[in-house]
Amino acid sequence: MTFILDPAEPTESPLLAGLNPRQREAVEYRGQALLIVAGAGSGKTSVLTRRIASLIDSREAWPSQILAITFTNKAAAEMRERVEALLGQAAQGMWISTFHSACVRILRREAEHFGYGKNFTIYDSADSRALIKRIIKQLEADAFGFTVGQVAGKISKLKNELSDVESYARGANFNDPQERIFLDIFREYTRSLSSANAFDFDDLIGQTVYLFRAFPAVAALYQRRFRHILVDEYQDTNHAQYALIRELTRSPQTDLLEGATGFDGSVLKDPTRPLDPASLTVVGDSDQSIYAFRGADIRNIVEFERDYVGAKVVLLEQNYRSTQNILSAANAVIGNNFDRIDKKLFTTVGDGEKIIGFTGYSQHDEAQFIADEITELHQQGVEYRDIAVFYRTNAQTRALEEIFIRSALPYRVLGGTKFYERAEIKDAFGYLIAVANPDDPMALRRIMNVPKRGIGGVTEATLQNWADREGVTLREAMRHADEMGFGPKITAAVLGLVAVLDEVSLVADTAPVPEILIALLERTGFVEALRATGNPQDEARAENVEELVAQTREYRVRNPEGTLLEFLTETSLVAAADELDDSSGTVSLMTLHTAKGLEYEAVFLTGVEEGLLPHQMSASEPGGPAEERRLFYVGITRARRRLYLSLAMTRAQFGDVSVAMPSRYLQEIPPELIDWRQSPGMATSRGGTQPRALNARREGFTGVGSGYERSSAPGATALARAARAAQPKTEWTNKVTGTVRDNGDLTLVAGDRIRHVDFGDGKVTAVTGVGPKSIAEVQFESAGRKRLLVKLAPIEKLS
DNA sequence: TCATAAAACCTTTTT
DNA sequence: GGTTTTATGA
Repeated sequence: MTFILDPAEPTESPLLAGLNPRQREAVEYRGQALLIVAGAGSGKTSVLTRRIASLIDSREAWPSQILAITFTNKAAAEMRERVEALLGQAAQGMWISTFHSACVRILRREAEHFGYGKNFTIYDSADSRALIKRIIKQLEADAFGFTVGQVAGKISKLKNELSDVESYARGANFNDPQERIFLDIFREYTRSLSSANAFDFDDLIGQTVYLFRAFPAVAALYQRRFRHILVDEYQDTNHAQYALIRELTRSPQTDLLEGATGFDGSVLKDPTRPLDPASLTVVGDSDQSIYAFRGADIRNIVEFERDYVGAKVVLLEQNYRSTQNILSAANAVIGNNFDRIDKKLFTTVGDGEKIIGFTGYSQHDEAQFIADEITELHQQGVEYRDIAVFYRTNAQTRALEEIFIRSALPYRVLGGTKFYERAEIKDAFGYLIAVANPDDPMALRRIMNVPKRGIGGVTEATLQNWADREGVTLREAMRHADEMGFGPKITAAVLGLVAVLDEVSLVADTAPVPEILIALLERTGFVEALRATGNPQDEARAENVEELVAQTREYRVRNPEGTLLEFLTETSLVAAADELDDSSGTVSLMTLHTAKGLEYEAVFLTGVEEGLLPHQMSASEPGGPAEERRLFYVGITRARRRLYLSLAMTRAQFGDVSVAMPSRYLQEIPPELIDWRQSPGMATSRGGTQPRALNARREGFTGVGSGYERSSAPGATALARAARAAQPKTEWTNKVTGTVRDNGDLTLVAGDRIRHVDFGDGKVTAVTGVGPKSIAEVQFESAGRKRLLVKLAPIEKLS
């Protein structure tokens, strides 16, 4: 065997500089299909951008022949910047976007092929739900136990599997009234969308696939254009997205392109030359698959080699992000998922700090710890923007925000209650949509009586009936309001509104967005009406609308040619992570789902409790607990140097307090990796000494889990209880995390004196609630008035 | 038709 | 705890 020493070749491309051998291979491999299995923090974004840059740099591809799919718009923008930085020039014509944005772009261009207008509206989840609600009411399906959430979930699921009304009907059992009615709802929903010239989120993907399958000539155009397709976060693609990629990577039927026009408008030359299918690169990590609830199918990545025969697989396991302690914890946790290919992340940067654990008495206590630690970190020189706080559910932000405000910490909540979800903003958008797409009745209904014009439900129903009878749109019916026997005031109101809309519609394709919005607001008196009420909340709403005007102005500056339609598209597809502003000096708060793909110097993973992480709802889902574990894994691996895991012993939900137990996942982390500032074990009962772990857990379950038991079939509760009892006790009696404080049957009445570990001595002023949920209000001598859960607070009664 | 009040429902996670 | 739906009367 000969060893050839390989000194760095002088001619080596700078695009490969600093890459390890695996990464280089992923950049340089050329072939039909490439799967990059990229563990967390293994530099996959770097690999992807360099791969794109190298394709362009070597003249193997024009920028316009590249289609790269990312998970968020922000990731797309970042990738574009990085590619352009590598190439040292703008790479015009690359499509780097999310699945949804790419599909909207294709659909706007091709919608007219199948009966849609290019000015179609995109219904977000709230719009879809509003429509489904209307249909359920109209068909009186609520009597059969149909809820909006169920129906919306089922329709979304079907669409993600590329089912439509017909294909569903084929497999439906018509003897089952439930199924017949669901089919009616589904059919009506589909009909409503198409007559409104609207797509819902799932349609954007599904209808694009349909378009490609039904119109091979259209498909061929895109198959020919995109020669290199790259998909990031492939483990979270659903069946529809998978099918879309399959369609795009088919060999174009070149005979269909004869005489077709290319994207630059020129007639394609030599359309009959056979073309290879586009090359496909996918990047993913099945350990980070966390969107099964949205139809993501892990098989897409697991079976990639079967789907694309001859595919090359490259594994990236070296981690460039985190310390070894953080990685060891992550490896230990994910190792408990058994149906996976074992892979171990490693690093060369050393162990780093220990993970810090903290157990609060309440969620506020937990939040206070986090706030204190952040203050401390900031004093040590960590920027606020390098710190993130993660949680499982959006509801958890409340306690965090309260404490952060009190501690004067600058923070920003990603996702959550979005600006665009505010009623007044949706109203303003209602006007814009009504102008852009006159066929959309949802937008019209939303604004019909905003501001108040005296057009109520009765008037609206009369208009709708007239429209249905005449077979015209609601908008057209409004133009004939004088033929329906309304009073003079209502007639004038309807005609006035529709006149404004019609007039502004004329310039919808050409006028700048801010001008359109301002024209609508002024002519309808929307903002004025808000200001006139004298209600401070309405004043705030008016300011929000003004803020929207400012945003349209910004959009105009960013995008001088941008049309109303493009503005509406952009705003309907913003993701939570898109709101991140890297230059802001604030701590970021977000859900674990939003955190995917991001990284921070210091990460606080909060609410690591049974019922929350894993979430209660996941227990009844197949694969639920494993997916929750991956979610935990994703959270851990976001941290570069500092990781904090925190939980609370009690958590308030729906206004009442319940006992929380440490998450099972905490016990999967080797104890020596965690430095517990206050462990669940340390907080154990001062009042009683009996082993409480099992008792406490059961109480925790019945307390937090009442929702689960209520929704189960009658037999299921007993079964679940038996299953719980059968679990080995040892799983729960871990020295570190297995017990909670328990004051046993301690009862307090007003007037009792108590001593609290943190707050000192105090006097009980009132007791509310019964049994394990009783809460004492205590006036402390120095710490003020507090509300404490009698059963769990670190208190003792003074006699 | 609309304002106020009582009541119900809620909470996984998201493009 | 907070939003949203429904009931009631003006």
